[in-house]
Amino acid sequence: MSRTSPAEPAPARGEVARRRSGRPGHDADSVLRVAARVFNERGYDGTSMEDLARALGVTKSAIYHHVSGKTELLRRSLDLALDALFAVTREEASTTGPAIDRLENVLHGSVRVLVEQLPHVTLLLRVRGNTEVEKHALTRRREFDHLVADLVREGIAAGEIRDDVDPAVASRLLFGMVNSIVEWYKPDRGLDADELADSLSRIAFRGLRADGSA
Amino acid sequence: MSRTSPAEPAPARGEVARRRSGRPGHDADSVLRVAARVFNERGYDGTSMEDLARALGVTKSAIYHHVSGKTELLRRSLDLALDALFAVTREEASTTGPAIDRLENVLHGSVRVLVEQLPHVTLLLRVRGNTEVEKHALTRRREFDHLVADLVREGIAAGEIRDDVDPAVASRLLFGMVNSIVEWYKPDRGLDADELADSLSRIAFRGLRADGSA
DNA sequence: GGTTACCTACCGACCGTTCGTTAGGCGATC
DNA sequence: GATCGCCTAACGAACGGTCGGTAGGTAACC
Repeated sequence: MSRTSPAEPAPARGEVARRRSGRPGHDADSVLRVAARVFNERGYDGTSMEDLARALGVTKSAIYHHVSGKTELLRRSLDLALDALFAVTREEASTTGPAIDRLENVLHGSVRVLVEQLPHVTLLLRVRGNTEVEKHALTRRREFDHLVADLVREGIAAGEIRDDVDPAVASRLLFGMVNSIVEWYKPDRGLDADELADSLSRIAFRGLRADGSA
Repeated sequence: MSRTSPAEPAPARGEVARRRSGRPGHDADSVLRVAARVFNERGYDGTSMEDLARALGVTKSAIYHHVSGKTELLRRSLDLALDALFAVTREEASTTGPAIDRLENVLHGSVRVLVEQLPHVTLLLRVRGNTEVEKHALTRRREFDHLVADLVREGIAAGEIRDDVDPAVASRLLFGMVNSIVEWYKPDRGLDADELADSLSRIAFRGLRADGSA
């Protein structure tokens, strides 16, 4: 395949120092990390194993030493994202207190997860359900969405949230806003997850208009 | 290819009665309409010409009688969506009056376009820039986004929009909310474009919280 | 009311290429 | 020398696209 500009030649970068025995190079995790990035750049279906190999700085066949195939890379990435999102819904602040505060915590936590696991969540939000792996991820994602819709409904019932919008529509627009973050957020630009989540909360709960300030 | 459950067998449906001479069947427009739908269901890259042919109830080669190839179908769909969106920005209500009102008109009009041209706009929002056609569409879309960001900036400068959020972030979140509509909106369910646009405006400008009512 | 001309819609077979995946062996590091 | 990472070479299947030929339909002419 002719060694050409590896793009991500050696791993041994980021996170832990990772000391393994044997020949240095990629491992399953570093392959997954790069794969998720490339899947997002070109789309999952639009990414060939050859594309992936080029980004890793190895040949196609080397990838199969680390993972069983393209599908496994997708599944592991999607599971990672979903696990992190569901963890937010199990936090104490997401299960106790007024509905609107629980909703805000889920919102805030989702933004945090989205930023921390950006490539994986991005991939999750683009899944179309073509294969079994994708269908399974969509099912889990739908569960999450229902959880949020229920919070909005509770908030309306408690008089905390305006009742002149449909709860299903409101929750969808709300999370549309959150999810759209993956389309433009760049980690290295001085905008951290908490600032972003705060801006989002302000707009979502109090609106853009200047007079309704706080 | 053995005639199996055409899914969209004869056209001659919807819109105008369409009287053409010659053999009845599909034409370039009906092919485009079906293609856009299938592209959204399976993703552009995930859709083979064979998939398309099956959905049309014809063989692969018949498609090439109507269009030059898969790429042309994509280009025509994306252009359709972009043309409609830019038309909104040229409306009088988008160019005169207070910035916040112009912004609301663009918002409202975008929701309308999004609903009227759902499959084409959906496709546009999922483009990743893999090919030249996609890159060109992304460029045009970026122009549109800048236009909106400028409106938000103007609104802040005029004191009409809260100044405690970054204008770039605000406009992105705003249109993230709008664009997310393509992920769940179903035309045949009693929610029309204007109702939806109104709900969105309420949330966007006055917020979800009950007290800031209007 | 046949015949002819012409258009459009379509089929089946096939092309070259790229896809995801596999087999078996070599070299680096501890 | 055990472990691990990666290579070359190749596979069958699926891809987008091409080709020559065929069938359905309208309309003008006799």
